[in-house]
Amino acid sequence: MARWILHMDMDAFFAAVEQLDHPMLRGQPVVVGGLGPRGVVATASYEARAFGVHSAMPIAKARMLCPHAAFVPPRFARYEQVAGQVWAILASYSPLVEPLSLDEAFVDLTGTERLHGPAEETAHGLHRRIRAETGLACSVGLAGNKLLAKLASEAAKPGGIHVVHEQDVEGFLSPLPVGRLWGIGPHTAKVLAERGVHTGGDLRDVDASLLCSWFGPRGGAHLWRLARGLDDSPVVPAREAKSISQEVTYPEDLFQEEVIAGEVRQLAVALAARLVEERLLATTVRVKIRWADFTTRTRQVQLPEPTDHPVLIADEAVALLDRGGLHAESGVRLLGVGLAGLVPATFRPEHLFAPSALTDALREVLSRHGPERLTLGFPGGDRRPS
DNA sequence: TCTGGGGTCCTAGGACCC
DNA sequence: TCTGGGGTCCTAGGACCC
Repeated sequence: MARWILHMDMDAFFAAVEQLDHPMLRGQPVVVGGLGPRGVVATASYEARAFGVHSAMPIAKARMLCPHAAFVPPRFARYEQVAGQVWAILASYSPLVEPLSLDEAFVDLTGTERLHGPAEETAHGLHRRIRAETGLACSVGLAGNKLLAKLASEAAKPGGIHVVHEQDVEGFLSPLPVGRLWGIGPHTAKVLAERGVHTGGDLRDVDASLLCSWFGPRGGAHLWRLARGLDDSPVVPAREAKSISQEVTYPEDLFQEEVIAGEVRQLAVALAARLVEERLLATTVRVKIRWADFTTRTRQVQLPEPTDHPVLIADEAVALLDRGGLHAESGVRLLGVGLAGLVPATFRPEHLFAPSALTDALREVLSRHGPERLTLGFPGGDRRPS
């Protein structure tokens, strides 16, 4: 059966929420991002984009391009609250809603016609309701699969609705630069450009066998389908997280090994707290280090048993730093800790730390004070990034 | 103007086992 | 005597997304 998939993308979401909450900012260039010396732009309002400011740009450059913009730090708790309103609206049209991030989601409208009318009318109604109930603009794409719906919402920006019918697919994809296709990033776009492939139409003209010789059997097959707008992946609500991580870029490079170890412990404990909060255990511990010259290394280890024990996790993370020569050969600009192999805490191996007193204490502290207040007594562990 | 933080998925190579 | 090939698990790195 033919499907109708809708993709909803909030326009300049973080910046739009700031303009909603602070009327003074409406109609003005707004840049949301980390304000430190190494911050980057998370979202720029359309007024700021007119000056060339865009996501992932260093804040320092944004300040040069648009010095009179309002530069504001992100308020994620507030954005989550607004996103919750939006999800509720989407959920009223279909049980199959798949959030991709805080500000965009797929909705499977297949088979909802009897309840809500034709998909195209539903798209208009949903678009209107989001505007009316949140005060924020969104863009909506509607097509026969996720890939095309996503590209359609891109084409609808800002604030519009774009429908791609089956007979229009080729005409829709042909003129698009390949880098705009979902899944083709800067690297793949460059490789394609070197071979004379610049647009969706160019890509469609390349033989499957040639694509496979360039990108391997899987990569080639994926690009071949991409060029034809083929995608049968389902809309999957509420995926379980497979890993969690926390990393910090420091305003100034770190040099002292005790300080570095202390920071890694701090990150590890914060993650252990998240495990406890979400009642999960982890079996893999990872550390990440990035030196001043931006070279980046990761090390990981499997634990013999899944755990949420903060001291155990912190010890493993620090041990990983020591292994494989991850020492401060020059300044360290970023440290990260990650946990994977997540399983529900109900799988806790009984013979190990039988629901430990520490975990109970941690849960107690978290429920009373939240994770911000959590610091264990490690040497140097009370230093927090400023 | 040096380049965030949170994720997912894929690949390649080595260890290990049969 | 020193050689095969498949399967699986693990690690490190990288592409990509928002």
